[in-house]
Amino acid sequence: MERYNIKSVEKKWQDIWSSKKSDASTLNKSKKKFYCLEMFPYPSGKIHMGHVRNYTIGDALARYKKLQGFNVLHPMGWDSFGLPAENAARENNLHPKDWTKKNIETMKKQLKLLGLSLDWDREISTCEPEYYKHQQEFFLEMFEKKLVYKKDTYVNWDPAEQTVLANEQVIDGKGWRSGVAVERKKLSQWFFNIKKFSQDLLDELEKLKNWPAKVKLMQKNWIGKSFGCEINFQIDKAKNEEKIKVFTTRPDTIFGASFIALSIDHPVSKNFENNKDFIKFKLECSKSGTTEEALAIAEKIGFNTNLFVLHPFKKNTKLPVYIANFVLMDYGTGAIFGCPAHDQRDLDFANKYKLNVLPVVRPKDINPKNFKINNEAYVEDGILFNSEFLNDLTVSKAIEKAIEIITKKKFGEKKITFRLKDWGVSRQRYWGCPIPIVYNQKGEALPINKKDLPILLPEDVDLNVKGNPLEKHPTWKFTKLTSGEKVVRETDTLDTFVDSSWYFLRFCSPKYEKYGYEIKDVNYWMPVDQYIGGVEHAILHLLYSRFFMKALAFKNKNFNYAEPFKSLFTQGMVCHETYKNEKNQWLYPEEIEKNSQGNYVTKNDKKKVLVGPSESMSKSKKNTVDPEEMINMYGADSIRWFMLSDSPPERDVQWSQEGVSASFKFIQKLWKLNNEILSKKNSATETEDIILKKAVNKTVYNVTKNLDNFQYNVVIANMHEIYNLFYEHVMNNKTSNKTLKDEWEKIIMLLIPLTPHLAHECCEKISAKFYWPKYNSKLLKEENCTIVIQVDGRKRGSMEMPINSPEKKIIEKSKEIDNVLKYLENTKIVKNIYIKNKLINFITKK
RNA sequence: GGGCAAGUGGCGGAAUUGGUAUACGCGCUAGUCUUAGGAACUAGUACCGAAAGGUUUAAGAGUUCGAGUCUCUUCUUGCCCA
Repeated sequence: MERYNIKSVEKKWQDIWSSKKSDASTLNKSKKKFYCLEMFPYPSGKIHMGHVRNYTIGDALARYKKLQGFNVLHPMGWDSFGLPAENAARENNLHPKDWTKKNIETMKKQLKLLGLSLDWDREISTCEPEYYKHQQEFFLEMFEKKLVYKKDTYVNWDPAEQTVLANEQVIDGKGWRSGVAVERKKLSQWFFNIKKFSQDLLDELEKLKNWPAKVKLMQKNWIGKSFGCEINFQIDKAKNEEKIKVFTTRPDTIFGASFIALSIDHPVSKNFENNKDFIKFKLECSKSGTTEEALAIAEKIGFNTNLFVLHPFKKNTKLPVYIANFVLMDYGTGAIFGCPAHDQRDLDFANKYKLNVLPVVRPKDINPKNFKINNEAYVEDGILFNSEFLNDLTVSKAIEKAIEIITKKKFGEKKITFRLKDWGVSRQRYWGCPIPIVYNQKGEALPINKKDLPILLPEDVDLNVKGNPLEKHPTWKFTKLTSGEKVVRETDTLDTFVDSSWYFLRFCSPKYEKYGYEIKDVNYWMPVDQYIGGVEHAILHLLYSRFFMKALAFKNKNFNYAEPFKSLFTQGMVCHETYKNEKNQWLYPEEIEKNSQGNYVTKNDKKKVLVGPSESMSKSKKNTVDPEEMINMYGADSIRWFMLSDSPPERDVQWSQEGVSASFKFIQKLWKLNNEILSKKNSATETEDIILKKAVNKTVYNVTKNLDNFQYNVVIANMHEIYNLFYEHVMNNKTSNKTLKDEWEKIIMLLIPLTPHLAHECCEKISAKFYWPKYNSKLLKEENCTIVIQVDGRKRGSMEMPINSPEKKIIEKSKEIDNVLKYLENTKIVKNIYIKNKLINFITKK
């Protein structure tokens, strides 16, 4: 028998697909489109199993939709700007551009080995000027539309490296490379005004029916809409009725207020710029990180301004004003009133500075006299007291009432705020998209003329300098306007999240030179019908992409797309067991083997191996498996099959050698059975063969349904089952050969999305055209069904009955079963419950 | 600390959405054949029991004729936010 030679067959088909460009898609209005997109990779070196899983799921879907007659767009590209290229460049003395290019070549080759149905004619790479020049144009348009602006903000500053660090580069408050304590430093940075669209971004979440609820919830929390109230506090003894505007979500606790806390950046704090103590205080604050979490953990400290404000309701009460490290300027008004009894941070602060703690909310069933606050703030719901007109109200009622009175007395007003902050896009890095801005002598930011785009990155750059390489470049930043005026270029580059916020649009018109997209292409292909990627991008990337669409549509009649991704699917991670040797060092899976007793030992010296829990694959734990090696050993189809078989796609999957090996064996079995069936001669007479026909029909139904629901692991089970049936029929000659061949052809078609190489090879042998089999709903109906017989809700027997048998007959027949009779003896049947074609339940009484 | 998931054999998991729990695969056990192999094939495999039969979906309660599925409490794990 002809052996299935994976290597040659897979290579053969990959070459055919590549030379025929069988996956290239063109705009065709007569066909229904389907835009299938997987999150494009960062070219870090080689593909990893996470990519394999992501792209296998996407490819199965793309091929399935193609078979169903859709005009499928299934592109791939590279998210190729980013910090690792600079790090690698320093380590290997290789230019980021060359390093990136080399990685793209390797990874592209690897992706091709997987047999993915990608339209490589549409390949894009975000680090190419052909891509980023359009991004620079978008930036200028957003500048015109006032969706981008500059402001001072804090960054994580590594004093040793003289550079800004991303939050993830700060480990335990120290720079990841230098190990030196990170400082908070103020820098002027570019921001996208994403906050402007907070409400839209929130509202439109509702419309995204095919997004995981989990992702929508995470975005909702991130946007963080909160209802509250602004209250103006009059400063005591101020010359011109100066007020401090405070935001709170708990106006009900106003009578418990004992101090006011301002952000360091609050306008009022400007008055203390020359105060020695304040400077010292500021320095102290700069030592902690900039994240909300870092601020939450940091000790609450304050600077006493010796100012007081008047309590709006308590006539003779004055509240001290502090500048505190736990109040953020970006949230609300940059000022709060502290109510220590009902907020933990306020309580910590009050205890430290010996401020008054007056509880105003008490638990329902507790006597106010017995209710005391010590070291724990009371934040639960309850009943108001010590609060004049709010007394005896619940918290939510008191909030309403407080806002009502505050508004009426003109002390303030109802206010909605969002947690979402504007998107800081400045990065003090070399390997990113240059920001198309110059500064004149006065320091004013001027947009570049569109016709002067792209602003190219200089190639001769020294990455070993401390600080921003673009800024340190000897000549690049110095340029002239057409008027001859000397100006200096912006040396910050754009956050790489910007690059990935519109790449899905570029895929529609990848070669269009005049603009980032061509509207006729976008009109046809957008939105993305199915987006597939890791849940780790659930917030930022997806939110930024959604924002970008809104920013492009803002003041733009031609572009009216609200949401980029119609459906979203987030796949789980690929996990693997972890191994350590006796010295507690991590070991790669290929460094170990099983000994004769079935225990893991090291390959070199046969020492004991400690097997750890299965965790998401990572280089640091050495629990990785190289996809290319696996493809070499088992073939792409086996890897694809395994990736889909073991776990539901949204859950983590555990990589196992046995599992892949089983997939490999099954593919060989399919091939053998295929040959077995093809070699059979058609017999003269034909029988009904209804069993096989029905089973195949059911399989077509199930596979279609399960593919639609992303239950790929169940699809694999369906295929196993139908294989087992075919095998039995072939071995026992149960079915006429013609039926066998006709039905088998459908199974091959079902295999195309799963194991494309094998399926194409089988198709070629029977010279069948590709199609997606249709199921016959009449054939789905069974003639017989199994009726379960219960007595008092417990199963006591079952029997085969013709479908839709009358209840009377079922009762009669079921009473003929011994085990049922046994339980019916000496009892009276009170009633029976009959579920048609399913079960009969006798309820008895002794 | 808050929110959201999830918990089913030795393992990954399935269950027409309230109606036969454990499909399919891995692993394991026994056997057949063999160039004695980490191949292929056959049979078995939730648990207890010799069997008849009984028990079982993290634990406990509830609703129901009937609960893996719905409700409540507790425990455990994972993710996100603080």
